[in-house]
Amino acid sequence: MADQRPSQRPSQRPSGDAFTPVRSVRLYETIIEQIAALVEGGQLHRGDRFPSERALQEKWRVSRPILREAFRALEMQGIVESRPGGGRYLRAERIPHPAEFRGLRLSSDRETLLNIWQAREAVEVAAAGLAAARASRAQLAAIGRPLRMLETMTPEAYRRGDVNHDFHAAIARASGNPVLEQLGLDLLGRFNEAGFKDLPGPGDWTGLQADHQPIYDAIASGDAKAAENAMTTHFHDLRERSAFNP
Amino acid sequence: MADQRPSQRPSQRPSGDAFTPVRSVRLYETIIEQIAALVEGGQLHRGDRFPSERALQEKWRVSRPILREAFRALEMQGIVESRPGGGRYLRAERIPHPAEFRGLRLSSDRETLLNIWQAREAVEVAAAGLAAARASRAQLAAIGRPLRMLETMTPEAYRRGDVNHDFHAAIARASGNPVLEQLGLDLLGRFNEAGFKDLPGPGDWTGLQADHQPIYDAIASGDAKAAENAMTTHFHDLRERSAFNP
DNA sequence: ACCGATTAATTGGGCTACCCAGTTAACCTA
DNA sequence: TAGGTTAACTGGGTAGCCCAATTAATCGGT
Repeated sequence: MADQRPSQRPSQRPSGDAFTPVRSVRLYETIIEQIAALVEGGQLHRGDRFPSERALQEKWRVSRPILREAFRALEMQGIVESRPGGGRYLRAERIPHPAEFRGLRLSSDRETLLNIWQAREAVEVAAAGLAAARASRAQLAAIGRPLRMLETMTPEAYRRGDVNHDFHAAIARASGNPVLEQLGLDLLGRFNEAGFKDLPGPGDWTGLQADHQPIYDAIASGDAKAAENAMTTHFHDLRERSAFNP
Repeated sequence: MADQRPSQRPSQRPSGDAFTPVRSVRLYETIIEQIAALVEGGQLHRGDRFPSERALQEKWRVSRPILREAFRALEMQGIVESRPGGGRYLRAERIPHPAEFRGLRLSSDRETLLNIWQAREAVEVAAAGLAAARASRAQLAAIGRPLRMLETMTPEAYRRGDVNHDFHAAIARASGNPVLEQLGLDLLGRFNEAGFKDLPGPGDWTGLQADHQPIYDAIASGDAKAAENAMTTHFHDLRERSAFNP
């Protein structure tokens, strides 16, 4: 057990020369990598039981609290299950954890609504451009689905903008950039929570398709620039014909 | 606040009758709930700083390791940012953590770095455009300060990209859109965390000014379109002359 | 009065050593 | 051999300590 590992691991070169990244890798992250390697390396299969904390502690030379931090993070992601007294197990399939953070909602005024709208435009325009460049056939279909849904739908079937949400979410996903995707989803959710009732009035869902269709077409054609323009137009138009415009 | 909480919380009814769910609530989960309540209760807003570990430990009567478990889980979900020595912060929007399990495989650093870069471009280009339209004199000065700093600075004084950070942060702020501002700051932080060592090599800080100057000029001139273009060029150039370009 | 450098307090990162209760497996007896 | 008892093991949780990075306060120089 005793080795010459310094009791305190240097977090990084002690601010030696410039240009060295500030970032100090947390230990629990490296442990997660170890665990990932364990799984991907085929040494641990679904449903299998992990070695005990004490064993891993000795194997990877970290303290138990650190191990727990790593496992907790994976537990929250539904990858690992901890059975007190019975060991830890690799889940067969991911199960969303109950304690997962529910989206933080906060009522917003008109002004923040507009701010969110601008942020959405920035993110989603970029997403549209990327989607045009690299959307798969399946992703393209996912974008088109909400549109066809609009055609064959009665007004009352259009409830609370789900189709609108699906459309934008599909584009965000098709961007192939998880960061952009998450950002877009968050902003979209925040916008809806803040209340988009001030936006296009009921019955305007026909105009919705008129707005969305060109975006889809541009993405389908693979023209990134056109997709960006279409999305930009969408945001501008909707803002001007809405009540939350000052 | 002081209550008679037993030093060891009973994990569940001592296996009383059957059919009672075995699952015992872990302490870190309750802590997450507390944090959620803190946020939803409006006592903590996006971008705000959390109380220190020691303070929360006393407030919620749990040990520090438990607090860390909770925060780590949230950190992995992209909700919280931890700055060693500087406190913990509530992120504006979720930003996926690189070490997050994506179907049992974590994404490569290079890839997430590029993803964050794209997101930054989207956000900061928009911020630059808005800044050109509505930056105050003081805000404009704040943008120019890092530039003048570069002129009178020796290479070794340029440590850890602080001037770069200040420049982009100032623009984000000058956008007048708090949502966009927080987003930009978060992404910038995440980008630095992910390690920008793959970016411009040493000695490139001269080029940094060459890149930043036109952005400042465009903003100062009040030309939104020019500002957007300058910022776009900045991101594209830096990406292409960097090693993290595929 | 103002600004820069130095010092002191604070904060997160990490470790060791404990105690507790549920689980599991070995063992011992009838 | 079946059944109960016990001992070892495992995760849950705490307390106290040290370190390095950050931040705030303080002090000296101009």
